[in-house]
Amino acid sequence: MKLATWNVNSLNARMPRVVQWIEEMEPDVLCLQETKLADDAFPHLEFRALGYDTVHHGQGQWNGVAILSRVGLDDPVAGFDDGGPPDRDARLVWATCGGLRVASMYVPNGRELTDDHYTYKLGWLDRLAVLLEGRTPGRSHALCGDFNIAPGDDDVWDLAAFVDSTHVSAPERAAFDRLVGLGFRDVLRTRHPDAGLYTYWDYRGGAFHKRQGMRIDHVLVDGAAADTVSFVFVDRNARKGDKPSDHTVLMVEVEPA
DNA sequence: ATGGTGGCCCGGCCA
Repeated sequence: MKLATWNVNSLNARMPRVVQWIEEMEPDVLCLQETKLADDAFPHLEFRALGYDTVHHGQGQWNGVAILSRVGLDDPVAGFDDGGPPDRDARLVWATCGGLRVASMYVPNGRELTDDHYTYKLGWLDRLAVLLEGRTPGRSHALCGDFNIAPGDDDVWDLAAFVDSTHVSAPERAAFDRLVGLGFRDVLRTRHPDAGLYTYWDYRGGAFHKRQGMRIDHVLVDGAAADTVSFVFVDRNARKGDKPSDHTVLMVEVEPA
């Protein structure tokens, strides 16, 4: 199963490139983040015409997450299905695709270490971890999306540029490591421990061409499926050309187990 | 050099 994740930074702005990418790469499952669409504006029919079932959890002009699947899409769940209050933003959606329980996630950015949004980010990650502690045993899960966390020092182009910044702080990295401690494998880092594999480059200042990126989009796989990962691929081409997202695609080959 | 670019949609906010 080819499983991909892409923060598209507005599906309206990115739809031609998303369709072109799907036709070229033929993923079995594609997780999208930052669709910036209301649910009634999501192009379900256009994706259906390409062979994909879809689930979208949106709120309008900000956030929004989706899963596209051509290997089945069952038991969709929007947000934290934990009995607690609804999340303030549309940042999480689940579906079972070809036997794998898949999450498309858009973790809060955090903005600044002193910002209320940073507190929200850490709380969001804590709530996710608690939810995952109660996940169904014996089933494999894939957490796919924009985590807004660079888990290691090699995951930013220059650590000195991130002093006192979000994405690299100890509490954020502890939240990421907590997921690893729950049995989730960072499949890109596992297969490609080399530095410089980024998934996001700021639009500003020619960051992409200067290789000033960050590895903040991740696919984390648990259970028996984690041992079936046969390739992991950052598609830098999706960041090139006309009207790219500021994130590119991360794709993995994994067999549900 | 707290700039720069591109999304939201038309005045700034957010990434």
